[in-house]
Amino acid sequence: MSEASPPRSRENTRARLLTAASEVFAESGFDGASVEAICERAGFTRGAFYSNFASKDELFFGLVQQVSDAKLERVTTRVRELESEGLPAMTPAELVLRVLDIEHEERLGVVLMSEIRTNAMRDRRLAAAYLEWDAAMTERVAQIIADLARTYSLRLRMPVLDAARFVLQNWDATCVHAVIAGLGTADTLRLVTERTAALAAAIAD
Amino acid sequence: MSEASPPRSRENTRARLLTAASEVFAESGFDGASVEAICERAGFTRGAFYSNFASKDELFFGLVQQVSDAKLERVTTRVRELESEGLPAMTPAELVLRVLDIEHEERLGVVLMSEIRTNAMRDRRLAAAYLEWDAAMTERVAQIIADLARTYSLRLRMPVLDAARFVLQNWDATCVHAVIAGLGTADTLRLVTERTAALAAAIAD
DNA sequence: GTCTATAGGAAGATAGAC
DNA sequence: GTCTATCTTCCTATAGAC
Repeated sequence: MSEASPPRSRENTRARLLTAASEVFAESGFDGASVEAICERAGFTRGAFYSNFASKDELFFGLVQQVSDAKLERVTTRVRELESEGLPAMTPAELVLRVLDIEHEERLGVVLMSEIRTNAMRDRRLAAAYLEWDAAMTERVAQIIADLARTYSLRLRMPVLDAARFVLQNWDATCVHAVIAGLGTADTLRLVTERTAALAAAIAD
Repeated sequence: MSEASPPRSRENTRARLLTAASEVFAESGFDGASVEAICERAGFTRGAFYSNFASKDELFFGLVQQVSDAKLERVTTRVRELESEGLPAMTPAELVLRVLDIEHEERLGVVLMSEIRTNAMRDRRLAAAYLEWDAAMTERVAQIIADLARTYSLRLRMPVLDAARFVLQNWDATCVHAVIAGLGTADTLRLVTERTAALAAAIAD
């Protein structure tokens, strides 16, 4: 860092707008969120916004790339950690939880991913980004399941990619259900753990 | 019917508006759909709309109740049919397909349910309706799985309610994926069948 | 029961000052 | 790079004629 972190650099402004956008989009949905509301939360006005993003659509697409990249990178790092450490003594459910990670801002992430998925049904560009991200996530989870099966000599009752898909589907669906039911983090974690354990017991022996 | 079906009865107008609304909401989302667009598709103007629904929110809530009731009733009927006929010689995957049914307007139904789910995360009233519907659906699917297990002396590797949840999750997630990927009905059906079969093989033996 | 007309406001995006 | 001011369009909802 040769310069004393400029508090108003272009990157900083973009980042603050993206963070604000993730909150407002989660709260109000893509169409329900106004550019004004996003700017207000970030501490800017619309002029600043349009000097950083060409349109509201571009902002949303940028956000999708940011959050999917972040989620994928986190999972990839975890998988590498586990492989270099050797697999610790954990149940499959615990392991999946450690890899997928219910984060700090659990609710925000779940709602935002739902918003992205729903909009991907109506937008080819979003669809392509979503499918690529989903395939990469499935692959990482498949990798950890394969490692797990090898280490503990488990027999899988289905192809490892199918197993990964079911685990991810369950994680997603359970988090969505928890948000709709208004469950807290502790209850959500318990639900995901229980159901992942049930699924794991069916998938492997 | 003592009167010759009036073509402009209140019920008829409501029904046409609801049908148009399901299409427009699926295409544009709740916030993206304008009341004007819905009226135009139904062949009315906004005046007629507001004489039948108090607001756009009320219309959406009415639509949610209509489609969830319809979906639930269809599944319930199928389960009853199968129980009174005795279970036919079908694989579990075929049976689930027959019960859940990928309908005519497959794409519309999937997108609409996604829209409802996403909005249920931000609206308590929608949330309550969604949770009630989801619980009832799970119960029906659990019932058919239990029948199936009894008839063929299958051992389930998890509680029957968990099994039903996983089957429904997979059905939903696969349909959503198919819509995002732009798959046709045939490919979607093949995917759902394959994955349901893989899941069934893991759940029971 | 459905129409036209309109009130009244909010939205996305741009232009130009600083 | 960020602001204020503004253009233009679109929206929900209502009022009152037919």
